[in-house]
Parts: sequence; structure tokens; C-alpha cells
Amino acid sequence: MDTQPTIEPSWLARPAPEVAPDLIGCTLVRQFEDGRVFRGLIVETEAYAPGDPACHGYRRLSDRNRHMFGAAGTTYVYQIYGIHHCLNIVTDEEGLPSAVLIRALQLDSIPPWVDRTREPKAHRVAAGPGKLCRILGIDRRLSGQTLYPGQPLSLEHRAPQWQLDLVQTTRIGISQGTDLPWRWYLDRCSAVSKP
DNA sequence: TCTAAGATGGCA
DNA sequence: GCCATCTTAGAA
Repeated sequence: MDTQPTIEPSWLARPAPEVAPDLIGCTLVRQFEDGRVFRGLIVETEAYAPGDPACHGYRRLSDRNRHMFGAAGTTYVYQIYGIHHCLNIVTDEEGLPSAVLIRALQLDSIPPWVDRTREPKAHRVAAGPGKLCRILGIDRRLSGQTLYPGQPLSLEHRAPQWQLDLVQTTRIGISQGTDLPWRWYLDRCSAVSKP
């Protein structure tokens, strides 16, 4: 599949529940300092928005969540359970806590440092928000950065004529806001964290 | 200050 | 089903 145009910040400056399904089928590009590039097809997302009790910015801006209030087209990376990291694409207007959690990627190639005994199924090495961050070396140092080509992270549009088969359901792993149907994934995709 | 819980993942 | 591992929000 050919490389698609870069996603501009203005395209992400919409409410997260609008952007999240649109990001399915788009490509996340991870560029390392030595120039190596890995691409992952986004196959699962979740939206977090103002007024949503599961949103990290629901109560107030804090040291931990401040990047979630940033401008559309930047990143918000946080640590969870002391061990895992999760990557969000910040959306909507600056000043609003609004972001899309990237929950699973289908990688174009498996980085050589991946321990294959730990995940024998190659298509599942990035099936989960913590897994994809570990595989692609994403941690809080990449939080608050702008998504742009040449930067550590960037985004590309999906192929324009691609007819997506999307499933919309409720979000995973949260205890509040469980009724909101703000999770989307590519139907019948084996790289999704949970079908 | 103290403490419980967390947008998870791996293993028994 | 259990636990690693540690930061943070919210309570006291």
C-alpha cells in the first residue's frame, strides 16, 4: 500500500468521539533517532472527552494530565500500573481535555528487539495500548510532542477509497463512563486487543 | 501525609 | 484469577 498524505493538526481539531473512528485505518509512524522507521496501521481506538468521567482531565488540569489539554495534533502519553505506557492523540480545541487512545496497531514489520517467545504471534505484538508503546519505545518523554514527519511520531491518512468495516462498542478497562460507546475497531482484525 | 486505585499485560 | 510496580489524585 502506498504512503498516504500527512494528517494535519486541523483535521484532528474535532471532538474525540468524531476523530477516533476516523483514525482507524490511518498509519502511525514511529521514527527513531537513528533514522529507523516503523509503521503501524491503527486498528483500535477509544475516545476521551470533556464531561466524560473516565477522562483523565475530567476534574481538573494537573501535572500528570496537562498534555491532554494541549493543541490538536500533539501527543499525551501517561504511565499506568507503574509499568505500562499508553499513547493518546490529542484532539479538539486547546484547553479542552480531549484525546484518542491508540489501543492496537498492525505493524508493517516486527522490530528486531521484540522477544518472540513472549508473543509468538507476530500479528499481535502491538495488540494492546501498553504493548504497542513498549514495542515502539514510547514513554512519557514523547508526551506533549507534535505529530509531524521527521518527529518521533507522525500520522498518515488512510487510503481514500478504503471501505472500512468498523465495530463500535463500549470502552475497556475503565470503571466510570462504561456506558459510552466510544471504542472502535476494525472488524475481524486479528491485531485488535479484544474483539 | 497516607493510601487506594489505575484507559494493562503476562503467567499460573 | 493473581500479581508486578509506581505515580497520582483524593482523602484525612
